[in-house]
Amino acid sequence: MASANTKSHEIADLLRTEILRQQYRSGERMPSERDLAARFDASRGAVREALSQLEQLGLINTQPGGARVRDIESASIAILGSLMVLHDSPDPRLVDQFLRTFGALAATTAREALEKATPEQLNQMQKMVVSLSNYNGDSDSKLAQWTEFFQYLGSVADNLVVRLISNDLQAQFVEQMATLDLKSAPARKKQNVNTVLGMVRQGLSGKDAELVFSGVQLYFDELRFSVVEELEIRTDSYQKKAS
Amino acid sequence: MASANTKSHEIADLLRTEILRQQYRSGERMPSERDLAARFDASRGAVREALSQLEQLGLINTQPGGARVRDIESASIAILGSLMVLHDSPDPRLVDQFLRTFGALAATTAREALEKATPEQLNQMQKMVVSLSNYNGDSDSKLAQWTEFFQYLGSVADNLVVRLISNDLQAQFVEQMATLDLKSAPARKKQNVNTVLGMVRQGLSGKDAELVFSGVQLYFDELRFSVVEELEIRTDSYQKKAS
DNA sequence: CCGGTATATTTGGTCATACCAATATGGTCA
DNA sequence: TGACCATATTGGTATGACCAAATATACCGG
Repeated sequence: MASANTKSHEIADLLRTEILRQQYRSGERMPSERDLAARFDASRGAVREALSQLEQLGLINTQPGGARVRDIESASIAILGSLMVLHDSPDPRLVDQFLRTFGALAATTAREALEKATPEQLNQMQKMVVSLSNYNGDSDSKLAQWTEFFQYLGSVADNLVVRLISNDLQAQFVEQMATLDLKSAPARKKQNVNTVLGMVRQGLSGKDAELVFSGVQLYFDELRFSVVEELEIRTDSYQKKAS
Repeated sequence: MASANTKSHEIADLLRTEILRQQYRSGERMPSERDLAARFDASRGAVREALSQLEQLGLINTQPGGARVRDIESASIAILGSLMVLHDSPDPRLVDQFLRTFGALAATTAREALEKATPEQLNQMQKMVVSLSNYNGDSDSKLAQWTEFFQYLGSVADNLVVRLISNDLQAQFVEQMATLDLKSAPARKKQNVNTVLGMVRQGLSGKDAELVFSGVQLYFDELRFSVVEELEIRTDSYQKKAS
């Protein structure tokens, strides 16, 4: 999944996965660069480039005497994508946390966007929401449509901080969700989604920033409930298979 | 400011600053590794390690033929700290965006924390807020106290995503704010801060998550207004000096 | 037997040189 | 003018070497 056209990236990917899977205890020393080079049949230079990436991710500390694995809590947000794809089915708890967080960001972004939007941008936003309401295709392209909508909100809000965070969060999450092939939300949830869309639409036409804020917030709550529920069922069935 | 004990980190810091200051246009080719090695009087290996860090930050793309500078919009959130310290006085617009974003995160974190908190944790949170209300020391240690409070909220909420984001946002921002030596908020604002604190305190004692959510949100709004106002005054006076 | 010190070893940080494959460049030809 | 090809440049990797910092080990004295 991750980028791996060069050997150093390959090594970095492997080591990153191993660290995130906690195959090295926190604080423990990593194998020496020379050992790693031998293991991967690579030069020390390639290994060092890989390690320098891991250090940038906050996963390890390097100093003469040996590189040490850091606590995952002190890592960079850039590892979140990798955390999602660690196992076949992502950790429901992690997805829950992600959607809470991303929902909060999307909601404030929507509010900021509405405050700053020009009439033309407002019109565009309304068109996108209407399109979302009428759409009846597969859930994949619907997800893509939502993504497009939020990206547009981000560009209107013109908030660099939000966009930088989104870079690290959104791409890999959406990608991972797509591979899951989640059934579209059950019928009883569809009602809720339509309600939420109505709130957003109404907020847009009335330039009511708080209404849009709440609408987006609620949308993510709905999404979170259904996705996490589905994931928990899968995790359970996996556990059954294993036992 | 940034880490620079080794030569490769020094090079990375310099190049990162140059890129963020837009001394290379986006899409343009970076100098070749051999040229950079000559410029920094370093080996190509050291330069390559530096470049591999910049690539991890999303600042450049490397491929045979030449490394190219990427659009800052596609960078990682990890560059935010560096962006803050690019100039003597940080960009008010950036600080505004940061505080909007961090405020949203802190507010949801507070809500989540309140929902999950054990009675002991709730008690601890109340004690911290009371301490904040009574405190009358310098603004530096007050900022530290707030930071401590939000970190505690993060640990109670037990949301890894939020904590990872905070790692990349909070440390460098707080550090930068401390160097600014901002006067404590004007008297007319103090009233507002006390109101906000009252909301949070009341929300904590009544286990009213929404009240705490709004309180934290408002606190960051107040902080944002006063800090950005102060920063804009500074920026203006700088411009006057320059003219 | 234990604790501290001096020595030997390991390890990261850096450098120099070399080769290959992918890309970019410049010129040629249609 | 535009498509094509030879050449120079550039990143990716490997090997071998040296230094300084940190670690591990042996040694010694209590």
